[in-house]
Amino acid sequence: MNDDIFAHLRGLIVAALGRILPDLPAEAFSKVVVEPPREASHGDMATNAALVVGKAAKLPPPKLAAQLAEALASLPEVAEATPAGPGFVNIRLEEGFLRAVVPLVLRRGEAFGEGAPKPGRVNLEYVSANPTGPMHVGHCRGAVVGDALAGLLSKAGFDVTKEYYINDAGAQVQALAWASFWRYLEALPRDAHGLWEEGADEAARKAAVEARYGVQLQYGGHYLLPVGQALAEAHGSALLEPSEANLLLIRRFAVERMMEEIRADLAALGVRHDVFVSEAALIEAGKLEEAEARLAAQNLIYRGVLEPPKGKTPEDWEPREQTLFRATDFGDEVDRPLRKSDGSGTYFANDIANHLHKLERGFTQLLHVWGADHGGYVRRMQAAVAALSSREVPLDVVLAQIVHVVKDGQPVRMSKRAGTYVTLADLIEEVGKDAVRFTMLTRKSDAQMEFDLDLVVQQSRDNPVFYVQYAHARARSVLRAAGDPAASELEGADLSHLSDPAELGLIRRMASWPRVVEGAAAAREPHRIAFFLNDLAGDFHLLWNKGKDDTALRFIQDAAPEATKARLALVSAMAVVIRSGLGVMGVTPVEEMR
RNA sequence: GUCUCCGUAGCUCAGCAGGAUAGAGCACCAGAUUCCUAAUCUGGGGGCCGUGGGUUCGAAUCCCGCCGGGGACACCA
Repeated sequence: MNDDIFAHLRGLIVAALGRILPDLPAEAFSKVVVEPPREASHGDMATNAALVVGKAAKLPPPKLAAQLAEALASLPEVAEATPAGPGFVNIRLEEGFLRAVVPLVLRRGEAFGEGAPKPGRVNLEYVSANPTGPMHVGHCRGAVVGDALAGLLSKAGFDVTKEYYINDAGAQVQALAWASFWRYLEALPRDAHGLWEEGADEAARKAAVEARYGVQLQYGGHYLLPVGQALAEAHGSALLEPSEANLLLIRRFAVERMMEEIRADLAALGVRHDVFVSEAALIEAGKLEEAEARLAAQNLIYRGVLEPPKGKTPEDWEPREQTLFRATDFGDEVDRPLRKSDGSGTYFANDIANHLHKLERGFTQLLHVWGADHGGYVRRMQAAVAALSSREVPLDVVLAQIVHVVKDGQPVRMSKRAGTYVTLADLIEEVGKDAVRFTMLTRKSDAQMEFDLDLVVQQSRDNPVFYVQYAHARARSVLRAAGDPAASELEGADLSHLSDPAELGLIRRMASWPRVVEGAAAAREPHRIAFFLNDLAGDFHLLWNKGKDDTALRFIQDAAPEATKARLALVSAMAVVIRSGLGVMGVTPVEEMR
């Protein structure tokens, strides 16, 4: 049997309907849904089968529902099936069938909930922070959402490659090179260049470099100081002349160091990508020209002048002839420039090369996690991928809204200048990787969220991180007290001892884990996992609390070894499902609190 | 002006590819509890699901208009 008892029942229902209506084609049943009814008193499951099939069968749904209910009632899995409302069938499962979820979970372990392998290969790109400095909290949500989404898709049976695109070409890394050059000069003895007076402060040194070389130093961060030091140690004064070759060397060196830092930040967050793709390497390999040629071959490129943007026109706007891509053929609002008026490639063109590179590696589904400020970029990228793949490979983008960090009820401003620049490393150090990851997933990713530094470390019901971890720790504490019985030993327990509504409720919740995985993966909404775990923890805490009042409901009953064994099986299975869910989220379960 | 996301309880948010009487936590009210199975528990009040239409057996959910809010809008990355 499949892990998912809802899918199992759906199969039985479709089969039963097929016997009642032998002439109906299979696709008539495609909209049949089996789900837990909102109202618990309606039973364990409900199906809309009679409603959605009624029209094709030319039968009034209530009548069909009655027939279906009768057929289902004779199944061994089903205790009771009753037609209801406009054509639903409510199903109450045999308790034995429901309870069988417990040994199933124990047998499958944390693999419980895994979906059947899905065809195709998914490429999921996320983070892709520019290699111009350490990661800050703004990058954090995308990193967590992307990583959890990757975990979720894998769990659901997809073959997922986690990719990081390094923006190591273009103006920003050139600015990084200049800033590194400045820090390099500072690391040398002053008389090596004589650009500033002895004792000149940082602003003066910066101004001297800007004046001497006619550049603007955009990156002033102190994180470049060690880069300058290392350059001075490795090359002495050999790089004093900022020639093209020297700047290239410095750029590569700085990018490498920044990527090391970013990888360290990601590792601290528990994020590991499978592949790092370099923009500069793609350009060197000629991917840009290749992509352009592909588009040109389809007559999708032309020289043209774009209209001024609607609304407020920029003051310096002037018509310019550029190389344009016919994005409008693929649903975009305007055609998009591939080359600037000076003939150099746009970022968009490079990104097309990036996507061509993905397609060439055989991915059949492309996914991105982007910040919401990139929302306007989605259409054109989808247009490009559609053009390059003959509309066969879909590109989907999950947008992550901004996170406001709050402490003591006050927003924590992100300002490099004011020195309140919150790096990802700072955040992780303050509250821990697991709290960061879990909390980032307690909101839908396209909704703005507040990250309350005080709340995430609070040990109370209000803090879902704590609440879920606490449930696991409690379960583990019970199992330890019982001598940590092996799963194989618990599988044989006589589960008929589990009859309290709270116990059965917990089993029902666990039973829904596979369909939560399936649904969340299909919707690309990893936050659903966090909500599920919160609910599961709630069910477990409820049972625990009943045991506080009524000692007969406690898990360990010295006088009743069989009942104890059954309950330990339940507790153990619950802990397995929590671990399974936390595993998807990349959060480490705790054995005990503190 | 165009595109896009959003509008659900006093607050913060869920609502699972259209389903039955719309949920949770906080806050509020009422009880219980000081027990290491610790870091509370049980119950209760509270909603024109922004608004007006449409689609259909059925809409918080899908479509259109309006109102209100966030974000993005030539050659930046």
